[in-house]
Amino acid sequence: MPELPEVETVRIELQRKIKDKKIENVMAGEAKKIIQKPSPEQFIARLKGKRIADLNRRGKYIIICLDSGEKLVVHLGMTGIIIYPYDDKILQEKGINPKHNHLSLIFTDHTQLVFNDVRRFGKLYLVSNLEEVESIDKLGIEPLEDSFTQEVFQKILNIKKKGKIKSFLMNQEFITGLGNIYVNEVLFRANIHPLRPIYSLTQEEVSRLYQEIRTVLKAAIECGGSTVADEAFRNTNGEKGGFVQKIQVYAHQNEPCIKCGHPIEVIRIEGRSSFLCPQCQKL
DNA sequence: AGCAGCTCCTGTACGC
DNA sequence: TGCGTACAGGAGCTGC
Repeated sequence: MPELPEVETVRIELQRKIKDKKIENVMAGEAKKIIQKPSPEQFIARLKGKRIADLNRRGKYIIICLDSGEKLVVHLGMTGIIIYPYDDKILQEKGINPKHNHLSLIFTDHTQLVFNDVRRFGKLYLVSNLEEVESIDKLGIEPLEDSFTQEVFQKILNIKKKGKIKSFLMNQEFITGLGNIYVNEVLFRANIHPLRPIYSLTQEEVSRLYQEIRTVLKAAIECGGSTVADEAFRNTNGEKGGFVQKIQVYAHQNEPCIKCGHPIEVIRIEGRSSFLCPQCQKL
């Protein structure tokens, strides 16, 4: 599923590929439910004739800035992908079904950008100010920014010390960008059990966790994100992410732990699979 | 406050 | 072979 590294991968590619292009036409097929605001009619009308000024990211949201000052905000949800330049052959080669194309932006140079989303958990917004997107307004700190220091991390942890560390890391209101895959990886590498209460973490563990969050996210961006097992993430060329080979626990149940050899276990936490080594990550 | 459980959705895997 | 069912999960929601 697209988390910070996958979304950043898409942003970087789009920055290179569609910046300064002008939208000539817009087609929205089954996007009615995906478009959160404004109305689908307004959404389409207001995109036409606008030029792409810049591409930003906030947490797992891609923010496409238009020359009008408006922002086209895209959340990829579970299975959302953006293909550019669009070509039926690419989809066929990569096993992507075009029946899930929900939005097309056709540029004045006749190239086309397509948003495809099998499970339709993705979300689209067109707003003048980001504050209009409530879920973005609530997002916590960006873990890769310089302002995210270990001291700041400790301070945020103190707000929620009664909770479990995995729930905390999954919650976008504290630190934004981590999802199930990277939370599993980071906790494994830091040797911390996902159900550990935050207050029980030692200074040493907090320090390791902080380092691993930064290291893993950066490495994953370097590799162009991850496409794990049946997950759907693709870059804008429809290709899978390269970080999957470096994933150590996620979807590795019953395989030997790379650190101690004990089989990786899977438990459920808040309805999500959690992969861990019971030997290296003690409760 | 924190967490369980449900919802949205479709493709895939599995049991019979 | 084919059907029914469970499962995958980001995020928002209800309810205990």
